[in-house]
Amino acid sequence: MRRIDLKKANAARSNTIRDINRQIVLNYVRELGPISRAAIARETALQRSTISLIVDELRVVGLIEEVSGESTGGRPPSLLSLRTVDAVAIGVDLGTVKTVMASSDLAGRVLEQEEFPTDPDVKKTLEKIVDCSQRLIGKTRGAIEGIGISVPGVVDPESGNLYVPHFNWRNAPIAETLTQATSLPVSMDNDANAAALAELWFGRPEIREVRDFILVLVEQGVGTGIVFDGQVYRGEGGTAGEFGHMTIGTGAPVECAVGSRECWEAFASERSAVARYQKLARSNGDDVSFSAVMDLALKGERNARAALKETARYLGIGIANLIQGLAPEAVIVGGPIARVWPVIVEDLKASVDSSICRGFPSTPILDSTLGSEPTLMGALSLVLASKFASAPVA
Amino acid sequence: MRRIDLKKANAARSNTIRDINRQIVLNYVRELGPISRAAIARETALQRSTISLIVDELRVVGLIEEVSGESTGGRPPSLLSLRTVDAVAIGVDLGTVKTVMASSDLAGRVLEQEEFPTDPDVKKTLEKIVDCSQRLIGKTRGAIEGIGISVPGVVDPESGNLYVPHFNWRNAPIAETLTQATSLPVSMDNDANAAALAELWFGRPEIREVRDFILVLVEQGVGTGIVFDGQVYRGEGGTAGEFGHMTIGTGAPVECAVGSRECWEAFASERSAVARYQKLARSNGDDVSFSAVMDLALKGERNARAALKETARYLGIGIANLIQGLAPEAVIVGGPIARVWPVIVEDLKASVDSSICRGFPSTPILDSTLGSEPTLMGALSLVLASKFASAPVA
DNA sequence: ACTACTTTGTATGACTTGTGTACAAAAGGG
DNA sequence: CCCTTTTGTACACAAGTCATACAAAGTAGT
Repeated sequence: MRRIDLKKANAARSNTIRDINRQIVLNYVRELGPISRAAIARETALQRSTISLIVDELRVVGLIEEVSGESTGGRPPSLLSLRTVDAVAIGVDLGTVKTVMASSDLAGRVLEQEEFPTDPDVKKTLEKIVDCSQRLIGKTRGAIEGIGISVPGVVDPESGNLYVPHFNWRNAPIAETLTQATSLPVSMDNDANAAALAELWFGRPEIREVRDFILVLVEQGVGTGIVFDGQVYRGEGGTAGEFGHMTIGTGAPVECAVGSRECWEAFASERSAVARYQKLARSNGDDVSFSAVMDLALKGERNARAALKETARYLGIGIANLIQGLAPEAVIVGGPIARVWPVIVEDLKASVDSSICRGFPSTPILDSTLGSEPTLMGALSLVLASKFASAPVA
Repeated sequence: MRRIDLKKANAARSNTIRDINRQIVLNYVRELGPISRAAIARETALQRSTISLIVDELRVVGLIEEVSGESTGGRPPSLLSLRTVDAVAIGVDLGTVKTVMASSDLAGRVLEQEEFPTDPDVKKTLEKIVDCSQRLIGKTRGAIEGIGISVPGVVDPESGNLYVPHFNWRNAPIAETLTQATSLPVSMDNDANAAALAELWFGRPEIREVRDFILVLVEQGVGTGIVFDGQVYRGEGGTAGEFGHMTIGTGAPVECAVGSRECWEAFASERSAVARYQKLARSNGDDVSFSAVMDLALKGERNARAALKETARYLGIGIANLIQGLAPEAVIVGGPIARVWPVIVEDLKASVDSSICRGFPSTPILDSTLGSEPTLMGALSLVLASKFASAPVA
């Protein structure tokens, strides 16, 4: 029951049919590969001859390759899989503390990785990114086809407008400069959206089946990436997912990025957990990093555990609101906090259950399936997903 | 960047191309008609000959018809428009107080309308619906092709499971019975979702351009219909849009359907407004209807106006949360309350502005474009939209 | 009234793509 | 060594759009 957007709709031509089927075949290879032509034909109900023609096209452009397979009683199949000998993408995970960059192959496997502290001066950080990009391009075999950047701020995908509250960067020409320096296409998005994209395309199989989910990214702030119908929802001006500014109470331990003590992120971000720990441990003087608090908690230190558990409780209140309103098939919690998942999971789930108004179907709440750095994978996904995404039709 | 759903994906055949283009042409006629074949060819960049072939198909199945047009300097065009001489759909707006039923043509124009009080006993209400359906089928010219039902509760579009909290109806076989009695396909959905569908397909032109919006339906409770990418989002089990149970404060004037005094709908529903009025007017004894409160307010009665304005303030708090999290292009407020829109609009907008955390783009907040009964139009839309919706591809 | 021009709608062969059938290739099993 | 099974390819046919030509039906100028 989707309404056709007449302004953007493209009528189907003879080659549209091949465009559609090429993407379908490519995705079968990506998700079920190594797989034979005959198996794809059975799954898609296309003829084997048709699959052969499409496979030839995909091999010519270097997206897939053949390996030999074992016979199952007849002629042995030649199995198809993604061609992963070359690097094709560079990802830039621009964080508030450090910036991580990596190159990856088509399947999203990281080949080379570097990192450096993020400089509050945009120009200096941008210089480092350009340098590192060129190093990565030189170091890796294969032609890089694009650069993806994940940033902790708001990005308008249409206009390219950018706002990073933590450094107060506004409309810095990051993408433009990088494009000029490398002559590669650059795409940039909010870190939570990018992480959601990564979970959608490269997450654990149990998540990849899910087409409607919410990723809650806990870092300096709290961001959400909303996936609806297998698509990241960006909203007007790319500002969707700012549920971090949802009011959920009063008297938070820290202020949110805008100075409120009522927002969800003022209750549930890394900064709030650190503040809780400092209050409990009375270590008000010295700066403690969130990473250090997690280390302490994993060693069993009581105050650190209590601070994390309390933070989890507030995470749960916000998650409950999202579950009630959006009924996702799953909620994923990502970011560094995923490292202490066993410490917080019980309190978090209990908080969600008690905050939900009535017997809503219980929604699975999982830790990120991409380790503690889903945003780097997100940056890479910005490039990789575009090669596999379905062509927009009608 | 949509991820292909391999389980549901259908590979494209030769006729897929025609299927796509047929829907595009039909929607041009629907939205821009009366329009000539040549004009559609210019818009779609398809050849005039191709459009002619498609138009022939659409005329044979009775979806469009020809009228003569004026020359603009050359051969006069034969204009195409939707065929609206026949009734094609029946809509059932099952409300907590009354049930309104109507038949409509392809363009959504109501032809015949009836209404009766809703009986708390499902069976009796169902009998009335069956009777009325048969009357409407007999009364109207043309073959009815389906029946749409809008209900104030949760409907799972997959399993058909139903729950109407106001009458405590659970899994009543409404759709099945009606299908058997009329041998017509029956589709049912939540009232807010149906109303959102109606705004999407049959709303004012300024809303029809919008592909991401939220409809807030204020009635006995508060429901939301969420439209993403020109599609109503239903969520897992059809339970999305229950933002009415979002916690926004404490000490609401009434309890929500589940007994909480913290939910949005306990602050912003019709019942809450009536309770506020009764408290202000100290008329605790007699039952006052929301309709009566609105009448008083329109006459200028002070307590009624104050009760509605206070309700609008809480409506605004919830709407602000939705705007921050989902960044819709517009928010539409629908339901009977649209009748007093001039009374409440200022307080509502002021409340939204003050609740929003920072300089988010200001989102238009509009009253329903479908009068005071958007849910009847929603029920009809359940049938009509399926005829115009784009065929799911890839 | 006649001609030139414009615009609309239709007819026809060429091109792309998937289908269905036939066939070759390459293994296992008795 | 022959039969069966499975895989991959080749070729005539059907469906659909494109490009072009052409017919139809007006307006505008002389």
